[in-house]
Order: sequence, then C-alpha cells, then structure tokens
Amino acid sequence: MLQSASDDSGSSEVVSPDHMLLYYDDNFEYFETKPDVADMKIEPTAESYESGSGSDELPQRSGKRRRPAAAPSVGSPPASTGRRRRGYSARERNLRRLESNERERMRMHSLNRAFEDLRRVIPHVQKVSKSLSKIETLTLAKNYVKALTNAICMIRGEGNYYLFTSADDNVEPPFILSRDMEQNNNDENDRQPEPSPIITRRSL
DNA sequence: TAGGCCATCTGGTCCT
DNA sequence: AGGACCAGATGGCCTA
Repeated sequence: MLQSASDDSGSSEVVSPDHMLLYYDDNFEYFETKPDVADMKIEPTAESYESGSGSDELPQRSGKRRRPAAAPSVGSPPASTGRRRRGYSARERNLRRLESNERERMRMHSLNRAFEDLRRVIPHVQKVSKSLSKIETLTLAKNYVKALTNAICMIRGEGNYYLFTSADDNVEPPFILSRDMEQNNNDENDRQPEPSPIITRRSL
C-alpha cells in the first residue's frame, strides 16, 4: 500500500506515487518500479499514447485504478477535438502530467491545511477521535459567521441580521458557543489569544 | 456490507 | 504557453 492511513485531518502523510517515478526506455515504454499492481490492466506504450487511441493511460502507480477515458464535460467539446497540444513526445507529455499531478497534490494539501486552520477557530464539540468533515467545517463556519454577525447587530440594537433556518441544523452538534466548548477546541498548543465569544444559538 | 469521507488522477477551462 | 482551478471518476479506509 502506498498511501498511509488518513489521519482524518486531510493532512495525512502521503507517499507520492510520483516518487516511484516510471522509467522510460528509449522507446518511451513504461516500466513499473514494482510490478505488483495486480489489477493493472493497461501497460501503455508510446505508440498507444501518441495515437490517442483511448489507451493513452499512465500505468496505475498508486494502487488506484485510473478512471476510463474522460467523458466530455457538460457543455464542452469532446476531449478529442484537437485541443491536445502537438509537438510533445510521449516522454514530455508524461513528465508534464506528473508535474501537474504534483502541483495538484500540493494545491489540495494547502487547501486541507486551510480547512485545518478553519477547524481550529470554529468552536465545536469535539467528536471522539474524529475531526470535523469538510462539509461540517464549512457549515459550522457559516453558522458561526451568522451568529457573530447577529451578536454584533444585537449589541448595536439592530436586531438579528440573519435568521437561522432548519437548514442550519444539518450539522451536529448544534451551533452553540460557550467557553467550555471553545476549550474543547483548544487542545493544541498553537493557540493565540482569541476573543471569547459567548453565544448561544438557541437564545437567538 | 453499505455508505460516508477522503486522496489522487485526470482532462477541460480559465487566467496571467 | 503554462499554471491554477475545477469537477468527475475511482478506489481505499472507516464506521454503523
């Protein structure tokens, strides 16, 4: 297995499949570093890749099977309308693909770090050995902003700016802020002093 | 075992 | 032209 178990924070230590980089011989044929991908069905050659004959597949390196040829996205031309850039050898194309994969991984890792930062500043009840999912994080953040906005408006004597609806209840636990719950979040030492909002949603 | 969540790959599109 | 962004597809892990 190439990928370690996720720590559920999205920041799992991942062994990049690209580090097991394929070797190419002079004919641009692929060679796996370890030919133990039992379910790998396609061993593409440069010819198949060049011809765009539908088997221009990179070998499965991460243990995850590549999806079949991409279905054309809605409202966009088919993938094979000549948009593929010419002039690149199979080796160059595959190097670019690997570089793109690496950039995409880095991008997703930075996105996950941002999610983790967001989790740290959203007061919530800690689930046992489990952090908030991404959708929970976003929904709680939205509710948090709403509640804080309402609190500000209340202080100004303007009444609630947002009304919470049943849709805001989709994420458990209910959005309630208290010092105890906030403390629940503060289990790490990388805290900076933050204001201590005392907001009880149910009182809104 | 099914479903939820996630990481990764991939190709199309947008942006600089 | 090339990188960023995006969404679809896929398979692994985990939990109820």
